[in-house]
Amino acid sequence: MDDFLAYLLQFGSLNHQQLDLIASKATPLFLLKEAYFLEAGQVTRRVGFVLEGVLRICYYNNQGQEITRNFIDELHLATDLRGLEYGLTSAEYVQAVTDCRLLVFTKRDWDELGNTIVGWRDILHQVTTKHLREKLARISPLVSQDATTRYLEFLENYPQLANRIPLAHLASFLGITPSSLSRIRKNIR
Amino acid sequence: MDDFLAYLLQFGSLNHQQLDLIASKATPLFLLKEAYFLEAGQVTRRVGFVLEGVLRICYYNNQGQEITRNFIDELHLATDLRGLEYGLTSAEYVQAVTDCRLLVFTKRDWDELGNTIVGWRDILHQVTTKHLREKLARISPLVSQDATTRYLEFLENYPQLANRIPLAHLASFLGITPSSLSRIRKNIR
DNA sequence: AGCGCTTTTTGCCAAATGGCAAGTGCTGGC
DNA sequence: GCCAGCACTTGCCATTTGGCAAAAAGCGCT
Repeated sequence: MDDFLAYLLQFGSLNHQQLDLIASKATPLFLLKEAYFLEAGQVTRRVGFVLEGVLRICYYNNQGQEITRNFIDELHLATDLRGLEYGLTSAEYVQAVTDCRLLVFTKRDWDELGNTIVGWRDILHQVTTKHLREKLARISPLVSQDATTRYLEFLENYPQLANRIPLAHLASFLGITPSSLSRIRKNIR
Repeated sequence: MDDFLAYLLQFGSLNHQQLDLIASKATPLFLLKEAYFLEAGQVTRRVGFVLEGVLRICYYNNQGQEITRNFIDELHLATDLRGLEYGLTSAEYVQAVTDCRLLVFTKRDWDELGNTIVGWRDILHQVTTKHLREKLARISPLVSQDATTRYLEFLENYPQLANRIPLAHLASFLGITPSSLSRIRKNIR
């Protein structure tokens, strides 16, 4: 829990009472590897915060292939912020890549905090912004470079992630086939 | 000017007086093709809103190649929101691809509106979020697909943009060489 | 219209990547 | 310990894309 409160405090100050209130709304959730946290076609009704483990965001493209669009690891939010805000159904799944420990808030509680805690909306906005910027920063470098460079850059920026993700998912995220990634790894040593 | 006010009104309501105040802060700016609106290494001190024309966001990668990371067209913001907010220098240029007409606000005025207009901060939040989501939506599909698909998808989503952008910039954005894009175009007809 | 410049197209070949299938290695259940 | 299942590697070949350079087309200027 402290991890989450520390996460929030980077965006604004909250007093003891407020922190307690926030903490009282959180429910721990344990996800087994492969379990889904969010499913496509549904409207998100909760927000997860990853305490431990890795999840991935994925979808099926028009050829029916499963594409991994992004990863979520410790101290990051697992949710569909757009769906949460506008009540839209999601086109993406969020699935546990490893066993995961999360803190979960219902949409109702999450929103309700906005009516109780001064500055909560502002914090949420910063959370959203940071979340989007991180996504963008992870995806942007994947364009305009060859596969080896993409892989190396990922390794450099997310070293703690690379070895926890099955090769197939990582390859999909990088936009290459598993065979290609395997060959790239071989050539690097 | 009305275009910009309409843009703002989609995010929240503003009365006549507030709209007048906002309008009074805007300065028109005409940019010739190729002119820079923002330069890398500097801290942004202004926010532009594109009334007419197309700009591109670009940078130089570690091999000295110029990469186009994104495009900005009518009714979108031209600025470095992160630099604006945190006073960071930008690594990216913003350059006019065609002649452009912009509305420009100084950072000072832009921020000052927050002290005068109730709800301005909230509107800015929404603007920022929308801006980031649009960037993400434009870049995400560029991964995990072959060059032809990437081009077709861009054509479909931004038909009004494709024919106003020099081939070389578009190719760079799509992560392929100009020759390849030229060949792709040929094969499509 | 004619010239010089830039942009786009094309050809040629090399390199990178994909598709498929077989092989290898690891892991967990019995 | 053995087997089944899965993940990863590798080989082979087809396809895509890149690099380079020349040709063609477009564009502004005189």
